[in-house]
Amino acid sequence: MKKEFNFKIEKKIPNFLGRAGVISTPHGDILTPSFVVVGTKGTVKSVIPEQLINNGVQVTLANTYHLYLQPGDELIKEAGGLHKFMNWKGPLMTDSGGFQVFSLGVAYGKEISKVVTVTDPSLLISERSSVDDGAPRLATIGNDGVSFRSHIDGSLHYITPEKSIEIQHNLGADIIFAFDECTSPTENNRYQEEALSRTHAWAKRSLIKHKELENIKEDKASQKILEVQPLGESEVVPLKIPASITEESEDVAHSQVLGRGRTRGQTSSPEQHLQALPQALFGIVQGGRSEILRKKSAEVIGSMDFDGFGIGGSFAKEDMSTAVKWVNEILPEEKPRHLLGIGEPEDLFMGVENGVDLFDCVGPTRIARNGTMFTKNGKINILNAKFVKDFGLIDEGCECYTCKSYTRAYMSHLFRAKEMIGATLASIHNIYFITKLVADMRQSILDGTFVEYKNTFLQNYKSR
RNA sequence: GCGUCGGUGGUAGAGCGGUCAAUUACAACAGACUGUAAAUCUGUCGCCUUCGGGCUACGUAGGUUCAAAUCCUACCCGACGCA
Repeated sequence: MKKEFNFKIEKKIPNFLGRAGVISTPHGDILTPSFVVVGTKGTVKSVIPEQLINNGVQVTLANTYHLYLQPGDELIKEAGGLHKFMNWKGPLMTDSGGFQVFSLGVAYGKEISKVVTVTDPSLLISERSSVDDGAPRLATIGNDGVSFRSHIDGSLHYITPEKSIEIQHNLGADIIFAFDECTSPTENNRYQEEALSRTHAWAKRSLIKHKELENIKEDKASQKILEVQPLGESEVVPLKIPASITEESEDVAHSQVLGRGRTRGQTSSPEQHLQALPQALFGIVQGGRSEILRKKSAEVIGSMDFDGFGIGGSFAKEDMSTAVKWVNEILPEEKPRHLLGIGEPEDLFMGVENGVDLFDCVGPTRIARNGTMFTKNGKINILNAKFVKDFGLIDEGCECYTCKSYTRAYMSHLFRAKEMIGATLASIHNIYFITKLVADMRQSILDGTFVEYKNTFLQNYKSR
């Protein structure tokens, strides 16, 4: 059933968990490690798909919670699926809404985020032991699912693991995630344990629902084969994964994927399109800061029949590398791992070194919109006074469209004048920068020079 | 020339006797941002400071008052109206 999805390891980093590989999906290959650009509401803010492709983006990630609220997953299904709706032809992922359990729940209105910056993790105080501390929030967790109050209009919604998977099937991304509970590192151990068993139960339920929906698709697809085969030349096109996501290959891929039993050249209805596409489901490991819980989670989730794994949670900066290592030593090597929501250059090196294949992060695009751009020597805030008359290059040697075409002074002007193209140009640069950074890590693994590459890069790059 | 209204910090514009170094917005300066509640948010924004406070400020010059950005007088400038 999952011929269309597979992961192949090409080379490993000697003495480390890191590896370079290829993930194949119905919409093309992802050369890993790879950076996944985030397009929460079915668009990477301020950037169009062609600009993504031209700047090295292989795969994007949208969000279940947001699209369910607006415009609605049923509508997207009716439109022919999210790929078609948002005009993204390459591999596509959707997050399950699990992170919103956290960001609209415990973290709502607080200074807790994906990464908590503390100098000493032992200083993290366990503030609370139960779900209800009386603070205002838009998400409330129950054992069966989560009540959300829409951040858009305040309406109440209830999302269960089954509901999340159902929505994600309607959206039709190539890789989808199990519904989980992301916890704050400030939670005490008792709560982490409770949340983890919930996440594990939800993982199982997500998987069951996913299989059920996949089977329905299979049945419908085989019915189509029976209906169609006697008619044409019975030329059933074997499915091949397109190597790239260019226009021409996309057409071929399209008809091949739809092909499952139909002859080439036949046009498909959006409905048929969706039914034909299998999806890969990733389970998510949690466990907070506890080594015992992290390892337990990796064992439990790792033993389930997922196609790959996400590593989730809100981290204290210093905890991140150990947590990733604990988990990846246990997760099955032959399946891909995605470190959820992480994207600072230093963290990407850490992740790759410790066996992470995919990363997604809003950072590069968000900071771009707020005037911060990556350079080989660290980030710069283009709004700083010193750039007003700086006619130099944004990032010397960068081959992105923005850097090849515009000066720092021009970018400074666009941001000061609040011209919207400023956000686009800065996003293009940051996306190119971060995507290329991970692509270069991949190449260095293949070349056997990962450690040197890492040291050289980080020597020049000081985040602060 | 007469009359009316008005002149406040980089700008606009509150304040109309003490709680005013002066609301607010913008600009300016800096910071933050890691599975997007985000083209967002935070801080600073007269000068000096041992951070207690000190000094100079609301067109200019006088005056009234214990106390004036706030009241009075003259002058300068601006807008509008009448000549």
